Amino acid sequence: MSHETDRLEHVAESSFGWSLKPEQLAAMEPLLHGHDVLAVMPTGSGKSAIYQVPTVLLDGPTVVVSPLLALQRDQLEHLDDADVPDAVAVNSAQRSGEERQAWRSVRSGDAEYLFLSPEQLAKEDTLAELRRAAPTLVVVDEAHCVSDWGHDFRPDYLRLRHAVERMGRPPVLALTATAGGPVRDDIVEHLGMRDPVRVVTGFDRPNLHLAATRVADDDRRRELVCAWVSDAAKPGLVYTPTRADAEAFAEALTEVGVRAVAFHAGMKAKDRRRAQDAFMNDEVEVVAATSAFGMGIDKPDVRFVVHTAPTDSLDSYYQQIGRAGRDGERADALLVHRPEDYRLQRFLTSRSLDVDKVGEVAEAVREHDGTPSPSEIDDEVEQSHRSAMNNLNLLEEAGVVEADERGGFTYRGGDSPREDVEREFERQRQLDRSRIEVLREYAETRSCRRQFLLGYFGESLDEPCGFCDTCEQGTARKHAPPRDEDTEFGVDTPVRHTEWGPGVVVNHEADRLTVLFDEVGYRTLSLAAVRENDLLTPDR
DNA sequence: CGTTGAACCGTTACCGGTTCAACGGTGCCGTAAT
Repeated sequence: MSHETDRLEHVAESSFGWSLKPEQLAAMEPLLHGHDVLAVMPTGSGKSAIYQVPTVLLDGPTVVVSPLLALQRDQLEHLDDADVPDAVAVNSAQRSGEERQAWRSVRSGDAEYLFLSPEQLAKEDTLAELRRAAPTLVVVDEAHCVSDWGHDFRPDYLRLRHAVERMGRPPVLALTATAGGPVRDDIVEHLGMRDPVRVVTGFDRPNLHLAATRVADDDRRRELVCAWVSDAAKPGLVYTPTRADAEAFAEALTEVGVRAVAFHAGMKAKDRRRAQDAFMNDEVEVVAATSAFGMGIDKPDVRFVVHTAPTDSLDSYYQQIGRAGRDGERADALLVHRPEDYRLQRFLTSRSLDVDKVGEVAEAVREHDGTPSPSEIDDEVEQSHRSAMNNLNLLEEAGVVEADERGGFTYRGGDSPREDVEREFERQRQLDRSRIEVLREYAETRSCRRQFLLGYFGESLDEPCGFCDTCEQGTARKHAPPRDEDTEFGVDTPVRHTEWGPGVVVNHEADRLTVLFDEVGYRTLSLAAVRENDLLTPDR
């Protein structure tokens, strides 16, 4: 047992009253030696401890980037109860006096935990304060948000790597419960992590029963969901694609005698809090919600998660069903779907390309003296912050502009910058589309659903699980994938396609392969066609 | 991407058909109006 292990265990015990698990120690120790760490572990397994404990031993403050102010508040309360240095947050919900006080306590060393949103880290004032504070650890909590939201909804997530540089580049810890291989790589790349230690615990949740049901129309959908939920053990969650559906299902369930409430981002903050508290305290049995519900929810006895319609990807789906059965008891994940549903997800995930606005951002970079920062570029264009940063991110990914380590931009142009931008935009669009198609394949598969799901996250399950609808219906056996040693195209094999270029195998069934291609996203290929036409060769 | 529903038209009814705009998710932040 190393010296560091002793020190970490001592702090965990004396300050928090915890005894540490091996995977927690495996993630903490490299941080003390200045290494970056990516930890993928289920909610409720003590992910927060991974930064909370080492912070006590490190000299400077720890900066925690957190996506929701509600999560920041929860963490502050938790740390206030422990025998550790102070924890503070800086965000828009505070009075300016509170903010000044927070920075003072960070500078003086009284506070060692500082919670910030990625948007705060896009501000020059904040970065200047942080540089003075000289943090010794930066934590990105719920790090899948980098990949989920950074590419469009909250573009400041993609600028975090430069904020880290400007703080003096302390070690970076990325924490998340759900991230398959491609998402992990995306997080590592966009946070600028250097050869991170990866601590990934297993994805399988064997107590979660998996099923999917196709319905003919919306009336049948409502009847099926209401009847199923009515009969099911509770509490549970019902996820809907739209706010109106969340309201409608809450009402329909109430009519059949289920104590249900709605939850979505269009509700007033007070009503949202009331709905969440009622669920946590077992005053209601079911929350019918959009994707707004769930982050930071850690209720162990959720017995089911029903989706009234498909989500935008298997990543989102897995994250949402992962909220069921955390106590290890049986829980159910049911996906209700119609072929018509996918177009709504195509709409919701679609982004628009405004070539003029992209050009305006490119010009702002080109004509600025020196190497402008994102906020300087933002000031020079007549676009919303979100639009300007999305366009800047797109230009960067297309190679038209380039950022140095400090986040200062240089125009690179190239022969045909406009085509480069259009190609990158199209690449991202294809990826979004293909992620929806993977969900469709999951919904419609006749082989073992768990093998499909785990395969997507890069884990292979040798035998059909026996605890999903396709196994129970007997179709899974007939469609069982070959064992890995029987094929040259096992999961995680890098390959090259004659037309689509390089990619990596993410799933392998009896007669087909799913490959994530760099350029065209996820594609499913018939194994017979692959063999017959030599479509794929092992690569790299 | 495709459904929904309001508006409209041709006629002269509360009707049948067409057209077309609106709509659908996730959260910070800071400013404006009370």
